[in-house]
Amino acid sequence: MKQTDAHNTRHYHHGDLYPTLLHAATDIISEGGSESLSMRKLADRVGVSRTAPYHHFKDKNALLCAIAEQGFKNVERLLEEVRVREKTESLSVIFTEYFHHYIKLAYQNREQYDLMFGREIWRHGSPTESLQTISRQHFKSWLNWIERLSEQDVIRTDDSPLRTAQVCWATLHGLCRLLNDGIYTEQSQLDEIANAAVEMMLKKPH
Amino acid sequence: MKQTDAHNTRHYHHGDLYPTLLHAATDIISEGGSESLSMRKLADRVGVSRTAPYHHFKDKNALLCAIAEQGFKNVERLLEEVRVREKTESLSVIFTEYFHHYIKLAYQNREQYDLMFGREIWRHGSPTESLQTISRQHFKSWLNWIERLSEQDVIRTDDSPLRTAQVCWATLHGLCRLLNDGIYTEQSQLDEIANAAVEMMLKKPH
DNA sequence: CAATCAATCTTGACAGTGTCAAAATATCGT
DNA sequence: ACGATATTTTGACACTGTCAAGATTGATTG
Repeated sequence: MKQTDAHNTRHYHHGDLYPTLLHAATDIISEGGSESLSMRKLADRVGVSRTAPYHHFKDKNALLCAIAEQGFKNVERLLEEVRVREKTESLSVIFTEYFHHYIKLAYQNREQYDLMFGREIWRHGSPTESLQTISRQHFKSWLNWIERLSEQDVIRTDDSPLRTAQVCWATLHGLCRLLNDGIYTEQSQLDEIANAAVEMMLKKPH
Repeated sequence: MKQTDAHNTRHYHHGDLYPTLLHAATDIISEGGSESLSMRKLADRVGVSRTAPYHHFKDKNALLCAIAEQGFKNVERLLEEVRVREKTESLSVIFTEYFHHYIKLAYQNREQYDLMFGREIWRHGSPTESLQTISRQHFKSWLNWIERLSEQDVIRTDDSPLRTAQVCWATLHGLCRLLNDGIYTEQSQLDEIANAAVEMMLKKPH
């Protein structure tokens, strides 16, 4: 399933190093985080020499950006699913479930998630041009959805949609880190906490 | 002012290395983050040999924990201030202002803040015993305050105080990361966003 | 089909990292 | 004054990212 379309990225000496590296790197990171990923070990595991990856990724930073991009594609897919269900189901239910899905996705790929939003890339590294675009794009999608939600009076919104989107996202993001880093809570409380957060935002007849 | 009480920690060859190291390390980190802090450069800057710090901090990890601890003492002080003002001023005003103060503090010491709650220590490193206690202690203080706030009907709370505390803190924390990492927003919007977040939590006659 | 060229990969090298073991030094209590 | 103990240093090891230069391969063109 991965080898079948092996020639849309051209195959080189090794086969197709680029996707192989990306995949292996994602694996390594999911186990021990980005600091456990060494360019040399990566090359080793894939079976090439230490500096071979540098012909496909300018930097370690560039490699990390590529991994983060994949993550953004995943969460974007989550929002697309929302848009589909939106036509037939209750908005508040979808909203609630999106929260749960998002948090679960973040938890199952926590290292990748940290890469997407963490300081390593955004503050100390330098985010790739393409990472910047996909990240902005995703926020736009989110903003759009929040706008639809407030138009339909589903969520509390005493402010501009932009502010609401920022605050809601901050809450969601904060929850993810809370759970991902295991601070102040455990994963068993996940569902309850997510529900409590949603309740705080929903404009329901309480 | 630092040398005056130089003998509560005994003075050694160098003078008092422990606080000197701690201070210098905090400085270095505040500029370039924890990954820019090298034990060797630190030792160099302070004027001792590479491995001297290892007699005061078991690890680089232990050093980072010590820095994080200082951060917790700072935020704890913020909550103490709240307890004082509580007797004379409006709770909702204090709550709002606490949000702004906390965010500002986090922003002004962002690297330290990341250390306090980030994966580096909590997930990949191993938090010191004393760091764990002070961190738990701080959440207890926060929880206490949230309890008082919901008893006085200041904030929305459809759930147990614990859940409310977790969600509110997640929101606050999420905002900090949002601003610290410069994702999806800029620092100029800080005040507005913080206000929007508070509004979402307050149970005011809207 | 052969020769050139560019893409891909490897080897060697350098400066930097955390940290351990053992040796050296200074300070303190007696 | 002396010996014990706390403090610091030197040496060493196995890592790390990444650059420059050379080697190899696959594709392209004459």
